[in-house]
Amino acid sequence: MSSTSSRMLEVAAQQFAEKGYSGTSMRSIATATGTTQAAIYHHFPNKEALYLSVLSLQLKEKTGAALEGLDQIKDPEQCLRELIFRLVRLAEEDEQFRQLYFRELLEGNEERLATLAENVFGGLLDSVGGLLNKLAPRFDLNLLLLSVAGLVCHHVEARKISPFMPGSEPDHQELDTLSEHITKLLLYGVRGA
Amino acid sequence: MSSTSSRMLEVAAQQFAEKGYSGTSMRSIATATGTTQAAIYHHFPNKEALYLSVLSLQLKEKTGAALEGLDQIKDPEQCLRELIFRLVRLAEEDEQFRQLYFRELLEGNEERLATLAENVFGGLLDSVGGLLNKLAPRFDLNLLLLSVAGLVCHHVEARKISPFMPGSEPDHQELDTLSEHITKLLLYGVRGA
DNA sequence: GTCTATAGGACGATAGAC
DNA sequence: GTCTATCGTCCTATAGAC
Repeated sequence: MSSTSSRMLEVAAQQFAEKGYSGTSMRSIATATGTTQAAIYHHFPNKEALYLSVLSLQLKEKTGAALEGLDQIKDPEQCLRELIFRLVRLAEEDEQFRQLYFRELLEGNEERLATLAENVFGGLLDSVGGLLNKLAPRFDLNLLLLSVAGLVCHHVEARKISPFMPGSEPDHQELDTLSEHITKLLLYGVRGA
Repeated sequence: MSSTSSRMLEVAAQQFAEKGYSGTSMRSIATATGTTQAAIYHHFPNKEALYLSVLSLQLKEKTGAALEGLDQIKDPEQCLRELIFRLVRLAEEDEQFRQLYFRELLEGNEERLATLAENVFGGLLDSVGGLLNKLAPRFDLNLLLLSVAGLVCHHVEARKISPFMPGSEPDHQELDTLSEHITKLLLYGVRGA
């Protein structure tokens, strides 16, 4: 894998995440990579193949590494808190992953959704499935995973609009505030701690 | 408002929601409306204005009407359950609203996000803010609203991928299953009822 | 209010020199 | 492996007849 195609993949990931597939042109990817549009076709057969390469690179096993060693925390509540804090960090740091996930949810065909489900949620199941099962034996594991993913990704993405909500407060932007809120909600429900 | 421009707005909403702004062309809107591309410019000055018209029509006060009379349910737990069931129905029935919301979250500029926050979450605050405040006094109201919106919209949208998740079950597609899951999670947290 | 026609530009993709 | 040049297609938007 040449260094050029890696840079193309990085730039493409950034633009696809920000502007979507249709909103991103081969020309703009080339310009931002510092080359010409035709050069991309030496490394990738066409636009769709480039996008699929971006996807398989971005959606693959992001979660596993970041969540290792979680089972060494003995207290289950502390363990969930640590899990949520790490997932919120992950969702914030990897803006491309988060946005590509949302975009695939909206526009992905069956095949792409299948690989997404396998890579993202299969990986999550491996790393935190056991923990969640022990912590929440009364809940369906898949639905609970989707709840956690939805809470984390939506809260992080919704930081863009929370300043415009009536009664907004500045600490709604802070990741620790969001993590603490999600943890408390998951642990005790609306009644609070 | 002529009937033609109404049909244009309907068709445009459907296509913008499904394919996004860049993925939707004036030609395809015109064809699906049963007219020609140039005719749209008699009713809307340009593509962006058409999109903004779609937005202000789709994002405005969807929630208020559907959630009226909720405060007449005396038992707070039953009230939350009814709220979630109605929101899940709303999110499922109004696919365009749900998808346009996600797309605006990804691509909206500050001005558009501001009007979205005002219309969607302002409306939600009016209709269910009091209820949530009584039910969950320990929680920040804005964060809780974002949690509920994230849970509901993500669960409904994620029905597309749940069949591909390992250990998937057919009833994960059913709205009542999703509503019950979200309600239980919100009421009692991961420990369950 | 809708049509045909077209301007003017951006797009994806290819050809061929270097 | 990257370039220039170009093809054919699609796009937004406008002009003008009816």
